[in-house]
Amino acid sequence: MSKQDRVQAVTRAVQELQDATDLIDELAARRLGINRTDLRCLSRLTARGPLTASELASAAGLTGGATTTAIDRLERTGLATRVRDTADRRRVLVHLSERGRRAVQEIWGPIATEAQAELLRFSAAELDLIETFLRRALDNQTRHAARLREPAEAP
Amino acid sequence: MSKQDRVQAVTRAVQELQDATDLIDELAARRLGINRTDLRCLSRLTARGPLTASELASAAGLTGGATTTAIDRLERTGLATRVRDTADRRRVLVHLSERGRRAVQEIWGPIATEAQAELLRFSAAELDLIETFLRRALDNQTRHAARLREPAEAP
DNA sequence: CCGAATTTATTCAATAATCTAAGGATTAGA
DNA sequence: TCTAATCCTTAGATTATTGAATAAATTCGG
Repeated sequence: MSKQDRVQAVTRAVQELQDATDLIDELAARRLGINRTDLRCLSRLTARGPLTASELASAAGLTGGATTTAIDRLERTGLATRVRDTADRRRVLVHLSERGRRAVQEIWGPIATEAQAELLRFSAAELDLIETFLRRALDNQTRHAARLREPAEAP
Repeated sequence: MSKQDRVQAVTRAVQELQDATDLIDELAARRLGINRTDLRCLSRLTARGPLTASELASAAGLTGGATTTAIDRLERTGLATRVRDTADRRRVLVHLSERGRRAVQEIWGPIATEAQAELLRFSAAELDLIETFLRRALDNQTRHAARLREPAEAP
């Protein structure tokens, strides 16, 4: 098995992993009875704690109006709550509700736990290598994201 | 830096990579003037070659009706074409158009090229380790996807 | 071969989600 | 205080998705 083959194998595995992640998101949304957008909001709130509506909007890539209705839906399903900021009453902080935290835990908890356990099977040096790989991939993507923001060159 | 820290670093990097991938998809769709659904179709067609409408539907996680209109849109923007299957004329094969191939190449080509170059900097043994890591992560996700398909247990 | 059952894709009406633009409330600064 | 800026919400128009009905083509048992 040549090095070129190994590169291809890694590339293919990355692709499959992305597909699997997408599938899990789809199934999770279905399980919770919400749509993908609302799931994304839930995920951002989990990762980054309570956010204002506009922070959530940019974190989830939504416009203001869409964010308002997304929060409405999340409140209606009891997964999140609006908390008026007492210091600046224009602001609305979106908190995960207890039920929201539980739902996230039920769905991603087992995956995270098992992932941790599997990572612990690697040595420290191996983990460093894996992180290096991930960081390089991330840098690559970040660089190209910047490029994609620029206007397309003339044809 | 403890092993536990390293596990966390890897976990965080994975999360960031997923976010970056999502962002690139968003920017790519905007660049092409299409929506995320159509972009997903484009991606599946690139990965798996010409597909029938129903194959594309299941590959992209869409219903039949949604697939028809997605193909309509892709045809209208000139990124894909319908080709009637001569053997079984109920079937419609969806092909990427030349312009579609070029668009995909313009957006993901540079990322893929650079990713390849960076992977080649790793040794064969390192690439094997990286693939092991990715395969384990994939197994983990696949297992939990199966779990998510099952009905929720009684509370 | 014939005709019923199946497969494949499309259409259509209803529903849902999103965007943009305008509005109302609140705060910050001159 | 008055004005401008900020933050969220609302409203109307647009776009996308679903689910069911339809149409066309194929398969297969008799």
